Amino acid sequence: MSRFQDIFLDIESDILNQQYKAGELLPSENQLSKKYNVSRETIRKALGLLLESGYISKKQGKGSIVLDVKRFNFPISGLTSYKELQDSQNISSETILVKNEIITIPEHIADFLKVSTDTEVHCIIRARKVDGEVVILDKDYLFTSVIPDVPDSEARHSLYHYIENKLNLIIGFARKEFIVEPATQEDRELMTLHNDTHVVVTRSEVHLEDATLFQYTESRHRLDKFRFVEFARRRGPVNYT
Amino acid sequence: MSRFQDIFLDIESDILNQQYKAGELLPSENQLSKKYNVSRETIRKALGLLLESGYISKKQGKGSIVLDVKRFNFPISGLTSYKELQDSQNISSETILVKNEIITIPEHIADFLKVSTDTEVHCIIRARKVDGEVVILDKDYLFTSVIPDVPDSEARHSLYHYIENKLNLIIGFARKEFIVEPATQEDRELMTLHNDTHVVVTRSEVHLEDATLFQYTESRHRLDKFRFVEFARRRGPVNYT
DNA sequence: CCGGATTTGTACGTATGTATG
DNA sequence: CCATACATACGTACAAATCCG
Repeated sequence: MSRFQDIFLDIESDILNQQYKAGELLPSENQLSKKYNVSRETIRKALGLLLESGYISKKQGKGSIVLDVKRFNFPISGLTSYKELQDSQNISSETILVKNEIITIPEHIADFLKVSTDTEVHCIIRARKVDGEVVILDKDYLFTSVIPDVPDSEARHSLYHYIENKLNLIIGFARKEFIVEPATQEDRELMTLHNDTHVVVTRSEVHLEDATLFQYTESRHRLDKFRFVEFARRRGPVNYT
Repeated sequence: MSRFQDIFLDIESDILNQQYKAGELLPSENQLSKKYNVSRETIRKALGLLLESGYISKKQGKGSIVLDVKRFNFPISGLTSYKELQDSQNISSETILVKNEIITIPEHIADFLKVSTDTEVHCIIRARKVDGEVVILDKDYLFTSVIPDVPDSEARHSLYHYIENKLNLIIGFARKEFIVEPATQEDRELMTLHNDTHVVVTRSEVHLEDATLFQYTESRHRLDKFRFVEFARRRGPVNYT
């Protein structure tokens, strides 16, 4: 682990332990560089991580203000798997493996991803049960060209864990979309939907670090169990085309 | 504007113009530093912005891969106002100013924000009409202690523009939450809801750079008109508490 | 209102480590 | 094993914003 990441973790825990309290300023970058015996640039990288993670806000000429973590830091943003979320929030739940087989990619997904219609994928469907009710349905399609094999045991555990720790592939980035759609027949069969007419659907295409596409995911949530929180920094008026 | 931001914009336009094509590698950091006559650190900062914005993916020992912008770069993420979104997507629409007056903060919001119940705020309600139907209802509450005055003309235009360009305040960060809720009586009165029973609600608390809270916003969307897209980078298994 | 001290922002140059091919 | 490319780290200098006397 690099020096600036260590320092990030150290200051993070100081903030969580209230050694540095919300509303106060952190020691200056020069003071911190003395404390940790590193150059100012290294401190600045650590502070950059704290900034991104929503722990501090910096202001030129003034200093780094510690934010109220309890208030802001519930980012369910970023590339987060269900398993990780569950672990981080101590939610007790159960995963039911509905399906795990190799198929040729469904046409509507091939179109969406702009890949050949005869691409081979693992089709993995998992139902997530909380308090006795199935509230999330995860449908994953993994390219066999990148991931040759997915054991049932791993599918029941965590796909990301399997990919990163067992296969040693590095996940790079994803494009993610959230919309609300009418519930399908499949939703009604596999989930506990009561009288809901709609579900929240998140679709993502996930890529490795070298930009190769390897996974398409559709996660279908019951309306009342869906919540998405993010911490956003302002970067000036939008330039996105 | 700083050097690395200039370079970011320059490379960005080269990517958009396909001078650098998707799937190819950018010139190395050393080559770029020669091209722009700056140090490698400056190039690295520019590449950092490209990375965050989803234009490239970097890999140690290999280089910086140009991503397919047309495919990934629709991030409606970050602190983006309706007006900015509309402009960036060339959506023709109309804003109806329903209300703009000073009130004491509603109790449920005071509780949510943990501020005193006698705080004074501007209450601004705007209905967003697209193709003749009101599909979004924006409810903004701005602290009078920070924003003394909000002219109707500015409310009809863009609040962020007013705050940043006219008042010269710097918006820092926000905590944002998305959930689906049953439609209220007010929703039904002000929006074109057909037979919808629910709406998507985004709530945010917006802060200035020095961390002072100055705005609470609730944006209520008709289900079929809501879509949220984000570009996410993997940062390793979640550490969020 | 001004000047000086402090603090963050930007930039440069150098050196070394690590991954890729 | 080597060349190349990105990652980390150090040190220096100056600019810009803030604060205070």
